[in-house]
Amino acid sequence: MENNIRVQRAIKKISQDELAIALGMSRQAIHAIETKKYIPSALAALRIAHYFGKTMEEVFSLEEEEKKFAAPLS
Amino acid sequence: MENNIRVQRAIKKISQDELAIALGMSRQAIHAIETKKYIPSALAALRIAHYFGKTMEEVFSLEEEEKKFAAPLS
DNA sequence: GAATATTGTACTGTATAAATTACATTAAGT
DNA sequence: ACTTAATGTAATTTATACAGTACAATATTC
Repeated sequence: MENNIRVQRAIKKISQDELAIALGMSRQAIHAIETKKYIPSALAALRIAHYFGKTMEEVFSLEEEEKKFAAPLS
Repeated sequence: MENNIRVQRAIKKISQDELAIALGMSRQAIHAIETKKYIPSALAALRIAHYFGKTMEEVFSLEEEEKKFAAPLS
């Protein structure tokens, strides 16, 4: 899972700490998600994306290796 | 987190088992996510949505109570 | 209504998301 | 250079996502 949380934060000029507080989660969780230390829950990911007024796909995307189980052709 | 996986499955006429196999996960996981027994990881959720050719938001959505940490007005 | 497919449920085990606390490093501002 | 804010990192703990196995309860089809 890739993400551009850092870019979104930069646009909004908000720190990891401020984002964490705004979303009711820990700064370390934001940091870990942002640096891809781990994959967030769908709830955390949706909240992060919506905080920035973006869709999930605008903030998070699958890496190539994670696309091995893709949509069927038909 | 709400979801309409069951509807998407019905449209594609695919069983929990078939979906699970197609996505490389267990049928119980599909069942648990579908019946909101637990919230999936962002990776699992994205894969499920994309399997149906849908965006994350078209398949998963926040419940009212989960929107307390929403996007700021500005 | 019997056979089969599908879904629900329960249990155990493992991996990991996330909180908490604490401290170290880097960046920014004065 | 000093101070303060921001970020990185590490350790511990708790909660939970998910796999695996097994079996029960519904649907579906013949």
